[in-house]
Amino acid sequence: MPEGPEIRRAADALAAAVVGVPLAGAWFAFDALKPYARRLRGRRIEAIAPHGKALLTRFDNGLTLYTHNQLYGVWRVVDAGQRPASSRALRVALETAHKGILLYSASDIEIWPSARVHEHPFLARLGPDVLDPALEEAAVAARLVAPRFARRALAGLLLDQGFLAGLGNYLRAEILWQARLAPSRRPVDLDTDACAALAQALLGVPRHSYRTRGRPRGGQLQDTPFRFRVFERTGEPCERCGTPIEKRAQGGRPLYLCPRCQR
DNA sequence: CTTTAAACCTGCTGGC
DNA sequence: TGCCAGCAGGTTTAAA
Repeated sequence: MPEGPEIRRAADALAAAVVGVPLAGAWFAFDALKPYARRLRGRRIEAIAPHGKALLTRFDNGLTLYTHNQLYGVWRVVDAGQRPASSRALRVALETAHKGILLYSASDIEIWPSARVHEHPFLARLGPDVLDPALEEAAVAARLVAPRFARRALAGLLLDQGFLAGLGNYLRAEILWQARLAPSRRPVDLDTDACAALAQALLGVPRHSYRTRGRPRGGQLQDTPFRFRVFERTGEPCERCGTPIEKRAQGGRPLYLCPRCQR
């Protein structure tokens, strides 16, 4: 049930297990995909790359597997031949001689020609991936004030995958707190400094989450572990000013904020 | 044009 | 223990 950082971490783990190794077998639960299983045996996975919250698994025969986990899809890495007991429905299994990657529960699963996968109706509308290392703050600041985004309230804008791909409900709350902005603010109302602070938080908070959320990777931690400052902390004191964190419904989902620091 | 509500996919939690 | 309602970090669609 991930946002961009969790998807990217999952992609890293999947890629480390199977990229570049010939597939001993492929299996799909959905009838429409079953014919592809034969065509994938013996082929290699060239890359497993996230686009926002979607995942693209590219094979060396010109095909790409598109998957989106929505709230409930889960990928697992297992030893070859293993199918752990689970109440979840297995939807995809890709196995090499050593490792297997299994997708459970997800319902958005398609196979496209790699050359045209970016025409996928969902992918075609995505903004830049917020975790793309090449994405710079200046570009984000410019995007904020672009005509199609500038007049929209930040509460809705930050959840729009067409603005930046990979943000979700916890990142929205944490970014707005970090930038000290109320969710009702609009880019067009922000001065240059506030806009720059927002752009910095839009990139910095997801990147920090990607680096540090969950179990530390590769031994030692590089910096302070990610923790929520406002998300699901209703009533607890704001770490900056001590005011109790509030929970509001906005855009049909819970939004947590400090009513004092976020103006 | 922007925002909101409802619906859908599936899984989990808490109450009865 | 079993069932159901409600909710969830997502997305789309229609309507206000």
